[in-house]
Amino acid sequence: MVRTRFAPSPTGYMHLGNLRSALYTYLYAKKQGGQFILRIEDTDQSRYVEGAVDVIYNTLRDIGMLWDEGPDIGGAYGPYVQSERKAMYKPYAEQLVKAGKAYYCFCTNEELDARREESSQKGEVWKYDKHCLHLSPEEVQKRIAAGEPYVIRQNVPLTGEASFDDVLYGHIAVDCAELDDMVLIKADGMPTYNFANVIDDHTMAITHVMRGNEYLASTPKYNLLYEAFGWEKPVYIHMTPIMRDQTHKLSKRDGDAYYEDYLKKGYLREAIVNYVALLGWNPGDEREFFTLDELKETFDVTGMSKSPAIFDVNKLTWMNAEYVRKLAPEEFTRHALPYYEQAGVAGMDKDILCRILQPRTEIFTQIPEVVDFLTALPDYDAELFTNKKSKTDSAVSAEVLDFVIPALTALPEWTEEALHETLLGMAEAREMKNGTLLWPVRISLAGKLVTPGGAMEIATLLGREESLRRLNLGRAKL
RNA sequence: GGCCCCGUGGUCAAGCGGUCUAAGACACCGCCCUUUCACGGCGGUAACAGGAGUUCGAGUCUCCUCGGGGUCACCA
Repeated sequence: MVRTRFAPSPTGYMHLGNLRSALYTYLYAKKQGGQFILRIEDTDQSRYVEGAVDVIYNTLRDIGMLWDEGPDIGGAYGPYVQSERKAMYKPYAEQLVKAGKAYYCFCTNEELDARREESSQKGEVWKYDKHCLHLSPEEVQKRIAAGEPYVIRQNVPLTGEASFDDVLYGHIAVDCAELDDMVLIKADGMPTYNFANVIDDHTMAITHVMRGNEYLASTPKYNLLYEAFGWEKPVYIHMTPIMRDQTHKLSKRDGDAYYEDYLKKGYLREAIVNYVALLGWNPGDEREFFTLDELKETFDVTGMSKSPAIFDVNKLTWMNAEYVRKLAPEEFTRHALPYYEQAGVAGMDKDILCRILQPRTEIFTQIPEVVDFLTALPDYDAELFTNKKSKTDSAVSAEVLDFVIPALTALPEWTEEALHETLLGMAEAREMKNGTLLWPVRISLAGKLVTPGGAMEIATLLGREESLRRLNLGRAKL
């Protein structure tokens, strides 16, 4: 049984990079009928953020990535919150000490700093010097009994090679001489993050460890721990970060690194997930639209990229527009409604709004700006009446409005059909290009060069009174 | 700096020794459609980081150089 885990720190936000890691981790397990476990890594209490765990729950649920075990639903390997596991790490470290694979260290920070400084003076790379490895058991006991603070360090062999095999990157080997004796248990009795990870992954029976690339170089060292315990090693799959550009990761200071940011900007969650899934993975064929279920069927590590991908809002926006266009009209309206309200057009004909807006909306937040002219006629210049392609200028526009206004005033019914028939009928009767007649009408109605929809839709949305008022205003400008 | 990893168009990417005078998508440009804009249709510009090898043959394998990232904490 494949068991993978997503182990975020509760920061209050869901970084897109984390989201993608969670996604791949989830998909990998689900593709193989395995289990996806959620573990909260909150050992750093100083970074505690109120409600942050809920953000994680809500985001995953919102997207549909349901976990099989986790803090809220429990499971056979709990607890699933690291701070609640505190007590279980130290005995493991002590077990290692007994086996000679770890040792107590009494060096103080000051002493370490001094030695570090000294070695950097000499231009050397600092590595813990195993100073306390040679303390006799008696002395260790004496100092512990005396209440002296201590840490427990991993005892890395001086020679030989540590290595592991990554599914994506292949065999990664590091010389043990390069490795530092890392701290396993801190002076406060708490485990270091890396040690806790090894213990948690093993005790939670995680079979496939999927995590960020930044652990690639240190994983051989963790593997030494598995060997020291005699535990079976997990399969490792390291994943690339999402970049802002060639040299920087997507980060919070760019203001666009979080999933929440994109929801606020009017992106659909399905589009975000779809786009993010494709950043660093491809299905091997030319498909690029996937629902979560389709991803579950299709996802495969062989399609994962080894080099980081640069995030391109352009393509996300395009993809979002594709999702928007595929929405059922009711769905489109449901998503657009808050923006209609914001723009003051919520009382207008929703069918027409949907018809003119849906093909033009890339992200929902664009709507208010696009329909602003419906609630307030912009202050516009008569130059707008001149358009070469439509063959209009102020004289032609004046002429057109002079016969359009009376005709529309006389319209018995102010419907789109009636407007359509009347307007185009007049163009035909006068052997005038549709565009020539419609241009001044639309400009008068909208006071804007570019509008969603044409003259008929706008007139219908505006209604008889407002339309005629605007047409007369337009005529007056000429 | 040591060690580890990565390197195909502006971006995402296919390619796993010959079918590469290198696919597809986004963006960009042009044309068509058209009631403005958008949608849609058609077409175009644009890449194997560089150099040595190996081989009959290299984007694909090896090495070096360059570029980029990661990592070297009692942070996670």
